Amino acid sequence: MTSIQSGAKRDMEMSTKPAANGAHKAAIRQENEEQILAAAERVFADYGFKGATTARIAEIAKVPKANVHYYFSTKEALYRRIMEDVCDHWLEAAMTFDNSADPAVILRGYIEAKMDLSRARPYGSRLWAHEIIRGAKFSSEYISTTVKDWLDSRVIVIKGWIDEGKMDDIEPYSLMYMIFATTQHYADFGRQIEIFNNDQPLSEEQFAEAKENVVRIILKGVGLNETHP
Amino acid sequence: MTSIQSGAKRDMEMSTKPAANGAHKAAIRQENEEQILAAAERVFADYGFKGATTARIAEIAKVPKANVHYYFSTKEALYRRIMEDVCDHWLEAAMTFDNSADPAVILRGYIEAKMDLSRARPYGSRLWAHEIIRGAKFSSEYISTTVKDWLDSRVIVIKGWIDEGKMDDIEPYSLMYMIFATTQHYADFGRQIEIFNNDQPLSEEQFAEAKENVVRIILKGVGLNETHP
DNA sequence: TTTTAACCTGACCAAACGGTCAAGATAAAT
DNA sequence: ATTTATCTTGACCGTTTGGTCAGGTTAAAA
Repeated sequence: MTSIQSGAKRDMEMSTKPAANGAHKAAIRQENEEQILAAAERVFADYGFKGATTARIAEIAKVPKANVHYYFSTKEALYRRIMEDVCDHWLEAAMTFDNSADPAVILRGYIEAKMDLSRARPYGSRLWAHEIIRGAKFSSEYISTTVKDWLDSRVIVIKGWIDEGKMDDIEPYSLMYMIFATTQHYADFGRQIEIFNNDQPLSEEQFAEAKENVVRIILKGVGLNETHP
Repeated sequence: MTSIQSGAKRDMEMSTKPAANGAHKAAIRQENEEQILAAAERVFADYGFKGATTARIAEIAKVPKANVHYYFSTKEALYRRIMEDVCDHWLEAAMTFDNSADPAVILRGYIEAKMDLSRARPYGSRLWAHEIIRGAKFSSEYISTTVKDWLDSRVIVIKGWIDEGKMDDIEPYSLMYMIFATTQHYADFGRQIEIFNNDQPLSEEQFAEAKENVVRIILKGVGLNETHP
């Protein structure tokens, strides 16, 4: 980082300094919280709740450990806060699975949204994996209400498509689990895929090809050809 | 367990007691090691390497903590030993994917073997998931040699099928990742599936149906109909 | 019976853990 | 200029952690 860039960066960052009211303090708070949250997401994603340490979070966030506890009272509070963010993003992807239009279009859109989420926020996906593997101690209520309600409603939509003869008579839950599994695999097992790919992360082209293959196999697998219903 | 069964069981287990040489000591060693290994597999699967504690392993194995260290010098040695077992079982399932016979028969056999492994040894699958999520610190060499060699050889087999026009022209790695993801999902995310299934583990019938659905969707998805090549 | 080798474990240790706190630094309000 | 509220952090605390060890018990060998 050159001195010129530093100067430019400082100008940007400090532009709120002389603003009215306590804008500077608020900006400091926001920046520190974001720093800590980003670090915590990584550490929790790597080690799970029990294995993660506040010291490591502080180290990555580049703040003293005591400062972590100033912004987030306990390790658990920090964990829950991050889980909320992860759930929000999941819900956003879930909303792409509406019950309008053509089944093939909807399924394709949903699979692509889930694949993109795995690419954009792999730490969130891995955090979720930890949470479930450990027995969903923090989130079983959320799963048994919000997520289950959504899933059951999508199963009904799929059953409707089956009844209308638009696709094969497959068990909708099995299909949904396959979509969950395959799309999240690209985040959760990203390191394994990277090793198979000669220790290189998937390029944008490779990932796009993988996404297209996932869509093709699943759509054809349930009897949905995209040209016409 | 009735007293008759208990008696029968004791006869079996203790039959080596008065045998020649140090058979009793050997039996004690074997039983304790098995107890500790089984407990460790569960605890490591729940919490990962860092999150797991030797105290918890000892508690579940019903031996004093010092005894765990008598049989396995360090936590890491115990972890590596269990990883070996997991890899052995994976290799066994991998061997069902040979390059003889009909593609549909082979793929079906491999998917079913992986599904059965997820059902029979969910802890091993979850342990593997932890290991990969954390960055494959202990097993990257194993993956980049043994597993990668096997995977690359299977990709060549699949490419052969594609060249012979036996199945659609899909990217073989994408297909393999889908099989890994979907089959392991039934172990790694078993708790989530259980919640969706009204807090009941999948029954044998439900699991068999899921297995059949996975096979059907994937085979059809890559253009393999099972009646004839 | 005596000796020897293996097994067992309560008590302990240094290091790492989540969390606290007092005292100082900074910036907004008066 | 002074007060007030927020932000910062080194030092600390009680607990848990992986690991050790001396002294004991048990069973095989002599």
